[in-house]
Amino acid sequence: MSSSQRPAAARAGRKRESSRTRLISAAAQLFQEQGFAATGLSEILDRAQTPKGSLYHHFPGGKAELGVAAMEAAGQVLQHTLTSRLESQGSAAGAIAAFADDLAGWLEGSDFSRGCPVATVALEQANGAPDLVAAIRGAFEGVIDALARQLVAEGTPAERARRLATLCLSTLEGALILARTQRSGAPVRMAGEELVNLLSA
Amino acid sequence: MSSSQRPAAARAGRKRESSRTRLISAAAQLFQEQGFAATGLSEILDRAQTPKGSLYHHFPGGKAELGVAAMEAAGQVLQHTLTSRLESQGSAAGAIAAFADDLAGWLEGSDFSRGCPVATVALEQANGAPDLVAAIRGAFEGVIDALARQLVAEGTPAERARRLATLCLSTLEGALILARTQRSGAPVRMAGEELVNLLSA
DNA sequence: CCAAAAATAGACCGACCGGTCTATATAGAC
DNA sequence: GTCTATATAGACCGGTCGGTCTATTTTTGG
Repeated sequence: MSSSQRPAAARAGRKRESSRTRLISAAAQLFQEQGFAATGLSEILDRAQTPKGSLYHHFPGGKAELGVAAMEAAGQVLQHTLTSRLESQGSAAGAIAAFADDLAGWLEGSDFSRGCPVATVALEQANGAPDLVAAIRGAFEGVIDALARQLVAEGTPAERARRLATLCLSTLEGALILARTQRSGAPVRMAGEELVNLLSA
Repeated sequence: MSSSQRPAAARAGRKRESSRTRLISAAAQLFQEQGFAATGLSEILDRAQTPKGSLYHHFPGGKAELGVAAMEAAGQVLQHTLTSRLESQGSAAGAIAAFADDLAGWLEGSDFSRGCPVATVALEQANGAPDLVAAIRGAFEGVIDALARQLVAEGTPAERARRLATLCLSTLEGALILARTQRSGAPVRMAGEELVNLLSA
């Protein structure tokens, strides 16, 4: 997969941020803001300050392969953010509250350009390339798993934990849609509060 | 806006379905499935069985104007579906249960191609043309209003009713994202069940 | 230091994009 | 029937799309 493409410099673990990394984060940002189809290669290349040759060197599969890498990276950001909140807060309810605040903050700090880094592509490419869909599914799955694991640790039965975790992610994702169209963080913060009530009960 | 474009035949209220109507519903379907940017005019024209000249006759503003009309139409479908469920069920909780089943049914019946008719465009065009965003915001607002009104009628304080209605829509929208990527109606049905619990409490 | 590999650089390509324009057909008013 | 909207029809346009290809520069292992 994409990991087999990683160049020697990255494997060695030092040197400055490679053009490969810049491409992934530029693509991830643009896909998050406006989706996969609406983002042209030239736009990605401009933002990453990279010529076309480098893109096709690192990603022979072109835009499709870059899309997969971007969704994997976005999923890891999401999962890492939630995991660190779980650790710092110690409870699922607390982590959800903090996570919702994180999301609302990202949104407001980007002038409502950046909601979920995965959701836009998830919807428009739901019938698209299977490996892209798989990367997106994996991103969501990682978040659900992390949250469900904490719930189980708090004594919730496994099946109920998965249901609750899925519900939490659903609610936050949907709130992010409304928040972007309303240009207000309120739906996300409110969703966080209601989920805390639910998890505390 | 778009209503000023309506041709004489439609105003008179008879004759068969006009090409204008076919264009709107073809566009709405395609935008729902794959988004605005990913859908070419040629695709819309093919599905509507209409030549390009007709499109630019009915929608001088081109794809952008058609997009607004499609989102308005999609919003009305959504609002009408919920309203009729509110009437038939008599309670907000019952209507949400039925509405969630409707959404899950649409999804499964279309091989997971059709989730929310508005959400895909909402995300990818959140920073796009203001009138398109306004149409989308109006669509969501109509759903929230209808649900909140019922909650108020059941005795919920107005402010709390809006919060709950927004939460319901958020949860269902998010569940539709997960459902499409997982190719399963389960997240939507589960979200409906949990929302019923919440509203009944 | 040098050969080989990796990465950068961008000109170039055919396909398709949304949009314009002119010509023709169809319908309603009188 | 004729005149005039209205609507249909599609050839055509410049621009941009994703992708390929060759040449050059940079890095690296010996």
